Amino acid sequence: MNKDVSIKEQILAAAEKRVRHVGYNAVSFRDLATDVGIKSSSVHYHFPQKEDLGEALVIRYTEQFKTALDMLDASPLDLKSALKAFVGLYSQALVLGDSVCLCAILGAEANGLAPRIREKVQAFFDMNTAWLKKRFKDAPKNPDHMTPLEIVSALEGAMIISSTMQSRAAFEATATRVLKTSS
Amino acid sequence: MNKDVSIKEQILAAAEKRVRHVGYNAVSFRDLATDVGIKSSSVHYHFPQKEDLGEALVIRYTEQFKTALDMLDASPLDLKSALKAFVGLYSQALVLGDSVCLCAILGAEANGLAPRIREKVQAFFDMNTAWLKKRFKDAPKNPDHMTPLEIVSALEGAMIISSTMQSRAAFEATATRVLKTSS
DNA sequence: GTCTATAATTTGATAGAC
DNA sequence: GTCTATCAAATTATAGAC
Repeated sequence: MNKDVSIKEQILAAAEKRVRHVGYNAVSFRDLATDVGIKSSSVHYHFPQKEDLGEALVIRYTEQFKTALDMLDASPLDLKSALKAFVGLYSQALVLGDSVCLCAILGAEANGLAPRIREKVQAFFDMNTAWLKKRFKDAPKNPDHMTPLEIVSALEGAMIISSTMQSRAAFEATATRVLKTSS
Repeated sequence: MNKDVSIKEQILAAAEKRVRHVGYNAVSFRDLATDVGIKSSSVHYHFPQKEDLGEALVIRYTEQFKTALDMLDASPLDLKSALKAFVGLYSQALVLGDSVCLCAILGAEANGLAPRIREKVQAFFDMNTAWLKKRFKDAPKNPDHMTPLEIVSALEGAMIISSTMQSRAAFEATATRVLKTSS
């Protein structure tokens, strides 16, 4: 039952936790080595450069998120329920004083990131908007409704404000607003 | 006419530019010293610790923003025009490939910042929501309208998404949405 | 106020033994 | 794959001359 986890996976998990807490530039290989219980040179064995780790991190995060979205598509949910579940994924990603969405913090740092990392962050946002677009396809058009890009944008912003203010108020208000899109 | 600018002010200007581009943790005293044309030890004369610089940076940014909002209050603008001008301030702060709002990027890094810096970032958001609240005071209540916190939150998020995607689409859509709050 | 010089630490990264 | 050992560079920060 308890599938043992590779060191590489442990490094990625530790890195995700730290980056979502303090950002990409505030995390070092030694931090991660300590977390996993190895030496920093061993981290370099798995990820030669920091860029390699950063890129792998976003790819993994996006894949995990995609898996969650695929699961939603597998159940016969109506638009409102699907949207509620979508917002729920973001809600889970926000833990006050601890973490925000990986791509919210990397998006903020985007101008200073290596192009290949930045591209993967863009791909995360593209995937999210594409999923929403597909979900809205058969829904009645309403010009007062938020677009997919607006929804993703609003949720990411709400996460950052809530994290900074140490209050979920901004996130909850935004979540409620997003759900109104389906009625 | 051309009031000469103190070295301290030049350091702050250089720091703001760099932090808004790549984030707080990616900026060093040597970067700023080079920008201004002095040595890093001279930067330390003006700001003993990096925290001192970070804090001063947010305070200055907030004051400048407050001055802009005070100017809006000085003119007899109706709600729609005032809101348009408010969104315009954010729009100016977003320069694709170059910069986002200082507090958007610091908000994302908030969990890793010194408490006194984080508090100042909170104060920036508080000031913005307070200004909107005051402006909405005499407007007809409408439960479908975005609240001040939602507006600030949505604009900051839109800035981050637009910066990452290198397209103003998210910001423009959000700006339009916010302006609908006044009609 | 700015400089030179330097300290103390951290960081990303590599070589080579096991 | 992991370790020890080490490196070169960068980073925050200080002491003291001018």
